[in-house]
Amino acid sequence: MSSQRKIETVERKQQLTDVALSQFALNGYHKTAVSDVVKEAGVSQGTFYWYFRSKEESALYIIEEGKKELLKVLEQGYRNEEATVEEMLLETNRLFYDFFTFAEENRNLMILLLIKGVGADTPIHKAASETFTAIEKASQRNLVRARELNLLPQNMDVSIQSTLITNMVIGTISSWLFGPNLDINYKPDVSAEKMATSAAMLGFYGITGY
Amino acid sequence: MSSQRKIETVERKQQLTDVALSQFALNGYHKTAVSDVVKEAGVSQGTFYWYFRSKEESALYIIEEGKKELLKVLEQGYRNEEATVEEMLLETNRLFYDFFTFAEENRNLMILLLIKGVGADTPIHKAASETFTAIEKASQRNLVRARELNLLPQNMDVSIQSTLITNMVIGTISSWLFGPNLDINYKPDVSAEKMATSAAMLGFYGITGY
Amino acid sequence: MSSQRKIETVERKQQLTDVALSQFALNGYHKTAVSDVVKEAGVSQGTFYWYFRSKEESALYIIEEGKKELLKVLEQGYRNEEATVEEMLLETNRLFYDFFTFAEENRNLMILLLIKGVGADTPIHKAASETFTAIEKASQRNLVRARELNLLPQNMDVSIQSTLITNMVIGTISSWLFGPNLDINYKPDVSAEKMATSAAMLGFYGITGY
Amino acid sequence: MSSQRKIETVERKQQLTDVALSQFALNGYHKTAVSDVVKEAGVSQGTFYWYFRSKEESALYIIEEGKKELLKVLEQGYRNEEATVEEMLLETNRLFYDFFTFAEENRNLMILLLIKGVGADTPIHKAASETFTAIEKASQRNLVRARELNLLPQNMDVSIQSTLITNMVIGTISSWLFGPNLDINYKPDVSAEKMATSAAMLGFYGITGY
DNA sequence: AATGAATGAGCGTTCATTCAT
DNA sequence: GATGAATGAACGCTCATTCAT
Repeated sequence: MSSQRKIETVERKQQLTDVALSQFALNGYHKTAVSDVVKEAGVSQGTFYWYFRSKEESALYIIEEGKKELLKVLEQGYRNEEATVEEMLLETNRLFYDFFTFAEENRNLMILLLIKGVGADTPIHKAASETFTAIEKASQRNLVRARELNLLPQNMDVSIQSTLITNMVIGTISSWLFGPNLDINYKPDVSAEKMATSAAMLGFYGITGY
Repeated sequence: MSSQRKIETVERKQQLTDVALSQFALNGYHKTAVSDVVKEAGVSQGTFYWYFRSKEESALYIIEEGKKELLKVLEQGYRNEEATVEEMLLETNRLFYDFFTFAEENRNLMILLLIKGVGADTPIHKAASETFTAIEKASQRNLVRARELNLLPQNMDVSIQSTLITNMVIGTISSWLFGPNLDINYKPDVSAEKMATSAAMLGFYGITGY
Repeated sequence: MSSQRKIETVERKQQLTDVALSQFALNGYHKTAVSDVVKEAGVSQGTFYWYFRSKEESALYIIEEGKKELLKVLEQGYRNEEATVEEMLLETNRLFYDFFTFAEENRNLMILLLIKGVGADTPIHKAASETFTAIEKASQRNLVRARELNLLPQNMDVSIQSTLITNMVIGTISSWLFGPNLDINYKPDVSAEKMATSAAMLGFYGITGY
Repeated sequence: MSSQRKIETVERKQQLTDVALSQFALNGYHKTAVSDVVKEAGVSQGTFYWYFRSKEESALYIIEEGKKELLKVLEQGYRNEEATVEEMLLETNRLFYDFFTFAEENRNLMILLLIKGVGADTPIHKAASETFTAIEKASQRNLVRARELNLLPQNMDVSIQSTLITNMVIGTISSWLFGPNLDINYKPDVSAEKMATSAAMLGFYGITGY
């Protein structure tokens, strides 16, 4: 019977993190009460505050951890020294595919990052935004390098281009994953692969060059 | 003399709407209390409830009105029967320009629609999403028609394309207008015209075809 | 029946003030919960916050109002231009008598000022202390004037003297009014008059000169 | 080697007592959490409860120990059989001096006894009060004896006199040691000796007989 | 002796909403 | 139309205390 009681510290924190994330994702940060989280986790209110200094800190922790994982995935891409546009397209395709796949496998995190955390308090939505700023920065670096390698036209404005492409991908993830009503229970009707390819193609050749 | 002081019903509702919108935009829906709104408007708590059944209803009203205006602006675009890709690009350019300009002139509305209302309760962010669903639908109609006119490749998936392009534009409006931290006081450093042209170009020809 | 409901704003605030004071006096500031106060007052929790910004503000309000009343009473004393030590003693006697009487008639206030508010948060016990600082200042002014009129020895240190006398009176009020255990329900066994006379005599002539 | 690290039970209890006293003195009994004390002491929450049954018990222990030490110091005074008023004054002077000096050397204890413990729960401030009741009792005994020895007028009310004098000294210690705002960091600007002499003189001869 | 995770009652405060006037 | 006092549920958070290890 005592074995049921004792839980490793790290497990308990993870458990609370998981429950909190799923509730934030389902109902939003503000509508999720700490009392809801602990009720679902089956612990007392005080326990939550043993692991997190505040509700806000728990959200920041979730976002920070998620950001790390997401960036780890994305940093695998664009590593090679491409020599042709086709190679670059292939790399981009892989990067986008990894992104869409990660999003698909981390629905709760993504909806918090993309949507539900956005209406939260400033520190939280700032943390969430930073994730995508990092992505945009990376995208921009890649474009600059590609232009230096003469893989892209010299007259393009890479800053705007990377903004456009990043927002295209991120926004599309939202509507692909959560549907028109941004519903956590929505089921995508297109595969991650198809989405990634379409996004890469559009980014490279536009609607006219399909 | 009282006629000078008398505020018409319609004016009072508009006043409350304006104040509420600016506060929602500044602090978010949840962090804005009805008491804050009426304090700034200089009326009593009860007055708010004379004009709106609830706080939620006031937000829905704001979004509904804003949606109407935005769609009115966007429906001006894509009206002509284009015959060439160049004409179509020009039209798209104008449409995007109208969109970016409207956004620039209605910052409060846009941040509510794009960001601050998103963390709000389900009915509200549903209403906000619908605005962009409408835009995406329109975009899709145009792509279909263009394909029928043989202005675009036949093998493209218009549904995905319109999703990608719409999200590109909408997401870009967010970061262009409110910066990386989604701050209502951020000042865009690129003109609406430049943004619109870049977006249209990218959408038509991709990064390779600049 | 509606007449039972409607209460003038000023009355309600006074009612809450009275209830809060009596509970602070009985149980101390920290041990008194806002919920206790409103329960006794028969109003809802929210009503308390309609009249006071916070629990602390309510205590400060009580102390501030009490301070005003106390100082009003004390400022009646020492007004005349005494010419002899005997007249000065008479005046002091009257002043002390007013002080002891006021204390007797405002037990709740006095225990808050003297004792129960002292363990409260800094702003509150600061406000309470200020009351007695004001009294000590006044006492010192009187001693200075008396010395100038040659009613008192020239070599005395008025600052220390006024500290000693003020503390004698204030401390004595505590133990006289609330007994050795500082109990709000304690009944003094000596009259205010007798206490005042004794204090004045001791202050003027010491234990040897009785 | 472990004997160098081992902390004796008695030491650990003393350490906790010291830390608790300094925190009670600094922040007050109610605002000091057990978690604060153990944090500063570098032990776990549970350890506190190994040495004390409760937080309240720890405060009572501190007060009880302090009371013992204080009374030990004060019981040195008034020991001789004085024959004249001058000798009695000298003894009183020494007693007061010992009191003021003890207070100066035990600031934390005194502020707890005099001020910060007063706002605490009834048992605690009862314990603190008892200290001063003991002092008053002793003072009264001395006055009675002095009157029996014909050193003082026969018509005086020794009960009231001892109350007045005791409160004078105790109250004065507060304001001398902690200033008008009862601040633990206040620095007295008059020596203990000067204060003691002034108090003794005032008690014996009053303001007129300086 | 000592740890530290866990408890749970309780607190101060907020705020959307109601309603008699 | 408008007021503003009143409500009461809910929330985030604290903290003295317990207890298996």
